[in-house]
Amino acid sequence: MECDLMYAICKIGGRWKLMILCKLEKGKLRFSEIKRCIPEITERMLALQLRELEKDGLVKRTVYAEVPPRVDYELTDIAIGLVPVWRQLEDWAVQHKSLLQNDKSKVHEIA
Amino acid sequence: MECDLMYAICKIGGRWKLMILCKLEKGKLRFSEIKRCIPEITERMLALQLRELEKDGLVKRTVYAEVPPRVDYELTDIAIGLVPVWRQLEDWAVQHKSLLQNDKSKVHEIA
DNA sequence: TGAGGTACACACAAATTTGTAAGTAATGGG
DNA sequence: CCCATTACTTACAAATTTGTGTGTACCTCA
Repeated sequence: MECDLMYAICKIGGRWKLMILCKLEKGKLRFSEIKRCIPEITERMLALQLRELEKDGLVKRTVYAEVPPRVDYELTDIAIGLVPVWRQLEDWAVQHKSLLQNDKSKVHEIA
Repeated sequence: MECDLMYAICKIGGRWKLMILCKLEKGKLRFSEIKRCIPEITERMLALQLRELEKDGLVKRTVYAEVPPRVDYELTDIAIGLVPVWRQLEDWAVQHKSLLQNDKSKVHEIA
């Protein structure tokens, strides 16, 4: 079956999932901290995506019995295996952007 | 700006995009050939995703003046830069699957 | 007494993505 | 004359994803 790729895409294909995971790369973060790292995401989306990531074994959730509540999230071992993926994607994005830049300057020259 | 990752996700985050790209890794394919490689995709979706990939410079479309029409698609240089990404995702998927397998067998033992 | 902080859940609405079915253009073959 | 082939397009419907706004529990500190 060639579907390994599809399988992976299902796990991390959510709009925010890789983003969330990569914010956790440097260590545990609480809900509100992740939120602050990714201002465009709504609380609802963050909660939903975190729940899926947890279900799929990509993040570990820890609840502390405190008031006000405290919860933190961290990468699991298998999620750490994805670090090279977002690294490469970031590098690739930079390349792609600079390519567009060049195309634009060319157009500019000609026009 | 940390948004390189988001940028990349926008380009390849479509449900079928990476899948389509990876089918093109071995060389040009025509529309119907891609379709045959990915039976779950509808023609409409394939057409839409291909158009976006083309717009973003990830595939090159070539139309031949024949009847019935012939069109083929191939990876651009920048898209080739994504090869390691799907390679890693495939490997990762295999790991993730076998992890689930282990968890299941454990549950089975205990239960 | 009452406001404040945290990590959500919930109902509802809006937006985006996807599927379905049918149609098109052009030409070669029966 | 009609059908088959290919790579789509278009209109419409259904499904999925997201956003918005409000609510909640619980304790602490002023």
